[in-house]
Amino acid sequence: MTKPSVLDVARSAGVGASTVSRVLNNHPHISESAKARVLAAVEELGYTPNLSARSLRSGQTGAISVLLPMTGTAFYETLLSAVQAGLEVHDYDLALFPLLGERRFRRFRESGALLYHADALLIVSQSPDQLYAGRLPFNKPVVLLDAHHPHHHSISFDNPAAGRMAAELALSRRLPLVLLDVAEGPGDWPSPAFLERRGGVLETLSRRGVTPIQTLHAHTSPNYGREAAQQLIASGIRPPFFLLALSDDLALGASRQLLEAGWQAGRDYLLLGFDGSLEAAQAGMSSVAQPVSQMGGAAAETLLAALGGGLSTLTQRVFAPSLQERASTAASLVLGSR
Amino acid sequence: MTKPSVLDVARSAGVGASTVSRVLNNHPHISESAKARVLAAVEELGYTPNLSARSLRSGQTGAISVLLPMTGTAFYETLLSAVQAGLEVHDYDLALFPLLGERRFRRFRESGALLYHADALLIVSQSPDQLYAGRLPFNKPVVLLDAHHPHHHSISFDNPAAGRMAAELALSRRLPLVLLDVAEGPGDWPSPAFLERRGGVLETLSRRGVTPIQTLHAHTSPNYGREAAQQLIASGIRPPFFLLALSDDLALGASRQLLEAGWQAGRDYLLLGFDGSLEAAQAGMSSVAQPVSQMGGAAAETLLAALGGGLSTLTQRVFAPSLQERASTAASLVLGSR
DNA sequence: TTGAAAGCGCTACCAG
DNA sequence: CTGGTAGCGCTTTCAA
Repeated sequence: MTKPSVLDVARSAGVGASTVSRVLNNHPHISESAKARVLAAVEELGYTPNLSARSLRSGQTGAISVLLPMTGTAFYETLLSAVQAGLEVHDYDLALFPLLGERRFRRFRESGALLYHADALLIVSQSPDQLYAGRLPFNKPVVLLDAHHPHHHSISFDNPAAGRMAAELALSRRLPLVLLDVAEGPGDWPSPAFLERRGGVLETLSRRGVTPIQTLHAHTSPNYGREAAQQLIASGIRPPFFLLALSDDLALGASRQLLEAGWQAGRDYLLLGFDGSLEAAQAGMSSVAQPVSQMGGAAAETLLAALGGGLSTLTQRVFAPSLQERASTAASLVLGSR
Repeated sequence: MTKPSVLDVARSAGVGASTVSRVLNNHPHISESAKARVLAAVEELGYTPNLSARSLRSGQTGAISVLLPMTGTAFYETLLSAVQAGLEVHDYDLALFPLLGERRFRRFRESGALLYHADALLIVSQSPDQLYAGRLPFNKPVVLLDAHHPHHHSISFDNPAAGRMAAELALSRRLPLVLLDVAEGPGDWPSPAFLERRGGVLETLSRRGVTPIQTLHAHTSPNYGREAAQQLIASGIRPPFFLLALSDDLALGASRQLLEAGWQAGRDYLLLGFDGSLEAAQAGMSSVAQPVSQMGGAAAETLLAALGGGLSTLTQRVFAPSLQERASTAASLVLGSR
């Protein structure tokens, strides 16, 4: 009642183990009769190959592990779809390991749970230094996406520039500024990308001598944007103002809450987010956009190059932000149409 | 320049291979000196264990593969977080394989890409029959979540009952009914759960002799809810009406579009969704809720039981729907306050 | 076209 | 406490 192996199949089919292997791997030059008998035996015994043994032999797994902070957002869906698309031509599969919360994160770091049976590792939105105190416990190709590091291949977005771009737009509207920042809790760091965005924003503000009249903090999920907006309303603020949120998700969450208070983006206050998401476009919200799919595609290319061994020098690609101006930052409000 | 093995470490540390293994696996009764020399050698050579070999030896991988249709929604995030939480006590890791699109799906089915180096398989929101024409190419424990099948352990939601419950509420409001259904494209089936919901709705409607004045179809993503709503508006419909959407995501997407046309849920039209999402609650939208986290927890329990071998009989757990009534289905509209 | 056998890297067993 | 060794299941030589 133990799991059948190639040898069991071989015996049952009356052939050698190597013939079984050849049939299973579609080798040429196999007699029809042998093939038929092997397949019949496989069927009868319910044989399934042992992937660990196969990988041990071949030195390959056919999978690429992806370490990412979470999955429940359109951003990661788009990003990973693009990576996937670029990879499946070469028959690689993506295995996702969301770090969902501090607990899991700790396990990763401490117990050294080297769980990736994979040929390469894609680290998304995270710094390897943060993940692993010292050297990566992984001697296969590593590529960073939406993050960067001096010692690793990386595909990233110019978040400081994006932050500056956003701040410039905000300043140009000459309204009191409210900053919707990300929260830093114990064990719940925002991704480095957010910190860089914030850095770009603050740098520009301080250079112009401007201080936000209020800074709110929210965890990076659209639902938390609502909570922050509640705080804002509770603070007794009155429009008009310029709400600069560090992500589209946060901005959208906040705008929904503000709408319930009767304030509409582009009419009562101005609103700007980051990422250039589809939802931002649909909601008529301005955004500092990043080319998410392109970045995913670039990551796939880099992974393939690294796997092919043709990557002796460090590849570091940085994508530039672009501004998507829509109704939510309409300049008319500035002119005091209210 | 080849990857170092235990033997290399052993030689470098001047000990035997088994001692290296013992140190690496924290066995007791190891002399401090041996331990120190092994660890030094590991560090120096940059040794990383080969997981395929380890799994081959032990017959275990420490991972559970999850096959799911997509990841970019709060629903799956919540569901999988719960599974994860129930599993990590036992040191299992979840490896996610989103089926993102038809192409990947085909690969799975045809090339028999048996990519899961795992101890068990969790199939989410999918029918094994749809995924694999015949028998599952996997002889380890299999559990279905948000799906069911006569031959497999399963944790599911009573979608037909949920559909009936939704239809009953809708009928009680005595308004023209618009149904926001899911689309079925080539290679893009909605999950079985949606089909069952629809079945429950239609069954109740036909029993009462009611026909929707319009049925819209959208892919299962919030963004598509907007498109459907555009069609609805374009059709020249006038409030009041009752919009019954097969998911909260769809409902929310539609409501945002309708709001731009000046129609507000609960005031101009009534709106009901499914799933009991946090966003629905925040938006004051009624929903036929399912206990997502509980279901995830139950899946974890079932997986653990199956892995422990203590699951001789088939486990099939079905969770019941509960109605969350909020402002979006306020009965006042029925009374003609308009 | 086929079979026998070596060996991938690791851990468990058995001596010492 | 430690080292030698067998063997997990598979694929790939090498000979036939």
